[in-house]
Amino acid sequence: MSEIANAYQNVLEPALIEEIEAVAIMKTFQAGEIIIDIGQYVRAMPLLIEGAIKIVREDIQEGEILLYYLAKGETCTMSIACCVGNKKSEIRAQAEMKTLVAMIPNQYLNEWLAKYNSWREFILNSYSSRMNEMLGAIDNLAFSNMETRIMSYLKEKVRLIESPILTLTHQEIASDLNSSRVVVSRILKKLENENQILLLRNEIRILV
Amino acid sequence: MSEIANAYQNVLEPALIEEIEAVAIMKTFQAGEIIIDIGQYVRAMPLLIEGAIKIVREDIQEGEILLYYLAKGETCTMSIACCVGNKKSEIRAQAEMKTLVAMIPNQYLNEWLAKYNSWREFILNSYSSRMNEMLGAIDNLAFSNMETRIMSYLKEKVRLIESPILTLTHQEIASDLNSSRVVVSRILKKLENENQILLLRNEIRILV
DNA sequence: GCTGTTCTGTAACATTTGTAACCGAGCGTG
DNA sequence: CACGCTCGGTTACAAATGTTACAGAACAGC
Repeated sequence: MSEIANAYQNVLEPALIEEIEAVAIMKTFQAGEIIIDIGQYVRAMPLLIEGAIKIVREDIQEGEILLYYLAKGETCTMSIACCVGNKKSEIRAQAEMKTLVAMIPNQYLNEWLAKYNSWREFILNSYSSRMNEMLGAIDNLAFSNMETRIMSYLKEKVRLIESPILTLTHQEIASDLNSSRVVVSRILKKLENENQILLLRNEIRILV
Repeated sequence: MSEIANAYQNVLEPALIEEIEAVAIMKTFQAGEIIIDIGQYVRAMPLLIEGAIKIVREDIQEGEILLYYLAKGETCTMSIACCVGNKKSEIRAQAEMKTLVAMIPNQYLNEWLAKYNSWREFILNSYSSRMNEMLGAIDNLAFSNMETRIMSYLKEKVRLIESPILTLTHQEIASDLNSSRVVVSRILKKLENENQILLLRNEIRILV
């Protein structure tokens, strides 16, 4: 069975999967590679087959903030809007690990909406999920202090990579949360003293 | 010409507008009335004909934050996701002024996606707009200080009601931005000293 | 080993935002 | 007018977050 069928057979109907297989361009990205950058025109919509993609918003000056992650079987709904409207991307999509995506040329998006019920459901559900993730980001920013934000961030990573041992630096956390390294270190130390995490060089273990 | 046709003839095709007129339930809401509340099931999708709707996110404890406004010719995409998935609303929609909406029972959403190209475009464009407004909200929260947030808030209101004279209290601003009245008063006073605004009781005039 | 670099810990301080308390101005009502 | 109420101004203080600076530990490469 193809990788596409494997990742999407539960949500998309067989006839559509065949069409996808016929037109999709498979692409592999290494960890850290930028898939779509802010300001770029988006001419294809990515279906994630394997790996994870980090969606980031950047400030005009400097500073950026993590919005959410995409995992297997998901798509970047931002890019749909861009494809259809032929607009520039408002966000950056970056491979979090080695990632395989099926790029769908944008003329099919609309065509399939008319043709396949499972495609309509998939697109609407994707939008719904992404909206909810944006709401989660807003909740964190508006209602949580740094300690809570850091802890949510760490737990989200644990969920994503399916391991409580995270390989990252304090600076990376600070960047993702648009804060500063010192602040992050200070709070991480506090969390370690409360036995919620364990700090090592380039590594954080989540104990709770 | 019907109110629906008047508000939507530029974006939706005539046959679809006829269908909408046949099935829509027209509803009027007074300023301040809650159209959809958090946790409610959403069984119809609102098309805004006249007025403005305020979309708000609420914290589990206390505190809320304004996400964006809907104006004439727009729809709440959150509710689409809810209708299709038969889920509870994640946000509160409240009439900002006297507001007229056409409520579309949810079975038509999907049906029209298959049938009308203009409906597909309308829905996708709505999602795109709402996503961008959410991004705007995130930008403000993540990258701006209170002064900037207050100024953006005021200018957004000016744009919405099409007048530089705003009738609101400091407390209302504080609530919309999830801050406190004292903080807002302090910053408003500073803005007044800089001749950016003029403060009166229950009224703020934007000078820039 | 030695050396330069990266990562982390920590202190001291500045800035921003939030909180509590109080007072007076304006406004409506009887 | 007297009363109660809402709204806004202000002060003093507390808490959270950001900034600057420096030092040592861990590591990589030679």
